[in-house]
Amino acid sequence: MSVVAVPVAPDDPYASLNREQRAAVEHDIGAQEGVSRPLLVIAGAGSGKTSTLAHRVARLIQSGADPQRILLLTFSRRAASEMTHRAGSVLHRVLGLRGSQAPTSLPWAGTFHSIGARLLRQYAGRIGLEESFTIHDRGDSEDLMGMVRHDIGLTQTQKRFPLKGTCLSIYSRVVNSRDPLPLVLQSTFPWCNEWEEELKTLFGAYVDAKQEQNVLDYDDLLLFWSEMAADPELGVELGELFDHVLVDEYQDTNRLQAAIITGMKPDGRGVMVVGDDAQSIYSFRGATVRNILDFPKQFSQPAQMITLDRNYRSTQPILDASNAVIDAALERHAKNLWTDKVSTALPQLVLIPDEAEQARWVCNRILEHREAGIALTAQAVLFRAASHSAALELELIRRNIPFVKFGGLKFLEASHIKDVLAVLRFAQNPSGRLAGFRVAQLIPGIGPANAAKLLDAVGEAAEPVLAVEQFVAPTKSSGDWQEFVDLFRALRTPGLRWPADIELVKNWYMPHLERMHDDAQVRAADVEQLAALAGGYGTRENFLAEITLDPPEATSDRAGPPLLDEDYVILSTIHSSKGQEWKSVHVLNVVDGCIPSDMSTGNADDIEEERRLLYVAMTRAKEHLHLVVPNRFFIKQQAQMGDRHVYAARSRFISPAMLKHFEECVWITADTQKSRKPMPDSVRMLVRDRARKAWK
DNA sequence: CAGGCCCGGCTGCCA
DNA sequence: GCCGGGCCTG
Repeated sequence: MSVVAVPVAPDDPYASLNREQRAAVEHDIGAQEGVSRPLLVIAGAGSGKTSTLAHRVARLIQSGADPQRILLLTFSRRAASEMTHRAGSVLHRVLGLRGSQAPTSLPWAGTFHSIGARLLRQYAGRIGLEESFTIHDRGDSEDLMGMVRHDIGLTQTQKRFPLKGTCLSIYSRVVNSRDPLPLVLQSTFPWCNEWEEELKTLFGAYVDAKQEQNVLDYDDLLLFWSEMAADPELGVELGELFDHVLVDEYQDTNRLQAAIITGMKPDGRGVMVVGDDAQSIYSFRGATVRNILDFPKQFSQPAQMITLDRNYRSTQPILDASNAVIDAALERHAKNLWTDKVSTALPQLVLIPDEAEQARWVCNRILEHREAGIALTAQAVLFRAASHSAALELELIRRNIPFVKFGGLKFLEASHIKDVLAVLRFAQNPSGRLAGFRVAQLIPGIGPANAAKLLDAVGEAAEPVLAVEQFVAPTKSSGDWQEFVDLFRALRTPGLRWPADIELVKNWYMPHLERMHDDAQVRAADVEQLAALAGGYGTRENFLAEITLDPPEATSDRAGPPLLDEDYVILSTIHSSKGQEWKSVHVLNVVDGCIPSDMSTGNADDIEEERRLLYVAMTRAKEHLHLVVPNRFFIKQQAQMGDRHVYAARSRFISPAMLKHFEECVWITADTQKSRKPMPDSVRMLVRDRARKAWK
C-alpha cells in the first residue's frame, strides 16, 4: 500500500480541526501495513463529529486507502450521503481536484440494515437464501406474526394473548439484545411472562414462515449478517472485504450490531467508532450504551480513546442549561461541553395555558425570528411524539407558514401504498404469502379463502406465472381476474425495464383504487408520487429494498414537497432531530407525561433515556432555545374515559435548582377560545389587559 | 364464501 | 381515531 505524499495546500483543509479532532483524524495514519488500532471517539453534541469523521475518511483515502474497501456505517441514509459528500469535498481540496472532477464515492456507506441487505444479496447463494428475497417492513412483519399467531391457535386462548405488535416487539428484542426470552420477558414485558411457552412456539413458527416464503424482516438483516460474521470461514472473508470500518452514532447500536463489528474485525484493526453516551435514545430498539462503555476492552488490543468536548454549535447559556439537565443523569461519562460563543440570552422556559396557546405562541415566535433575519429553515419545532404537533400544524396552515415534518411518517402504512408495493413484491418473490394474500384480495370476488388457494397453487408450482394462469377464479371475478393475470405475466417477463413495472401496476391499480375509496384522488396522488420516486432506483429489487429500509421521511402539508428554494419551518420528533442543528429551536410540551412520556415512567432506565431525549432536543439549538410548558395538556382517545385533559407540571428534568439557567416567561390570555384573530407580535410578557385588547 | 357493519380494545420514539 | 374480530346478508 503506497502512501501518497501530498504537499500541504495553502488552504489546508485540516487546519480547521482542533487538537482532539486532529488526533482522531490522524490516528495511526501511516502505521505499519496501513492498519490502525481500534479507536473510540466520544463526541459530545455539536463537537464537530460529522466533520471529524468526514475528514478521517478523506485522510484515509489521501494516505492510500481504497474507497471501495471502507465500510462506513451510519444511522440514516441521509447521514451517509452527507458524510460522503463532505469527505469528497475535503479530498477535492487536499488533492487539488477541480470541481468538475467526479466526486469520490463510498460504495459501502449506509445504514447497518441497507449494507446488510446488500451483503446478504451478494452472499445469498452461499448461505442458503434465494437471491430474490424480499424485505418486510415493520407492518408486514406484524401482519405475518399475526397470521402465524392465528394459524397456531393463539387467538383462541382463554386469557388474552399478547397482540401481534407486542409479539413482534418481544421477538425483535430477543434478537437484537441477544438475551434469552425469559430474561427479556422479565425485564421488559413482565405482563407477558405467563406466555413464555406459547411465545417460544410462535416465534419458531414465525421464523419457519419467513424462511419458507423467502422473506427477511429488519432483524434478519442484522441477524444473518452477524451469523455470517461469526462463521469461521465467512467471517474472515467478510472482514477482508474492508480495511477500515467506521461506525457513527455508536451509542445507538445494539448487541447484534456490535457482534457484527467484532465478528468481522476480531482484533479491532481499522475499526473506529464514534458516539456519545449522553445522546443514547434508542434503547426501545435494543440499543445499549454498554457497546460504548465496553468498546475499549472488546478486542485483543485495547482501543485508543479520544474525547471531543468543545462545542461549536450553541451559545454558552444554552450549553449551561443543557449540561445542567444531563448532569442530573444517574450514570454517564464525565464530560462537560464548553464553547467560546458568548451570549447573554438565556434559554426561555415559557409557561402557557394550553396547547392551543402553545401553537399560537410558537407561530408568533417563529415569525418574530424571521423578521429578525432567521430563515424559516433555520428554525425547528421539536416534540416527543409525532402527534404532538397536530395543533401547531393547523395553526401553521391557518397562517400560511410552510412547514416540513420529519418523523412519525406513516408513508408505508397507507393502504394504497401497501397495495402497490405488494403487487411489485409478489412479482419479485411469488413465495411471499403476505404480499400475495393482499394482492389477490384486491380483486373483487376473491376473499381470504380463494387467496389462500391461489397462494398454495403458486407455492407448489415450479413456474409461478403458469400457476396463476391456470388458477380457476370465482366466476364473478373473471374479468378482473384476467386483467390481473395479464399484469402478473407482464411483471414476470424478464425483459421489462424498470421503472416500466410501476407504470403497469399503476394503470392496473387505479380503477380498483377508485372502486374501494371515496378519497381516491388524494390516494392517487400518493401513488403518483411513489411512481415518480421509482425512477430514482436502478432496478425493481433495489427499489423495493430501499423504499422499505429508507422510506421518504418528510411530509409537508398535503400540497406535496415544497420547492427547493422555498422557505419552510422544520417540525420533527426529537428522535428524528438527531445530528441536526438550527439557529432557533422550540421544544413543545416540556411537561411530565410528555417528557418523560407517561409510558416510560415504569423503570429508572426508561426515565434516564427520557432525560437524554430532552438533552438531545436542547443541544440542537445554536442561538435561541425555547422550552414550552403548557399548563393544560390534552390526552386524546383515552380508554374508558374518552378525551380529557390533565393539568400538567413542568417536566421533572427541569428541577427548581436549574431554573437559574432559564428566563422564565409567562403567557397569560383571557377568552382565548372565543377569539380567532391573530396574536399580537410581541409576546414576551403579557398581562391580561393587553391580551384582551389584542383581540379587538 | 365475500364483504359490509358494529363493537371493543388500544394508542411513543424507528431501520 | 384505527384495527381486528364477530355477526349478518347476499
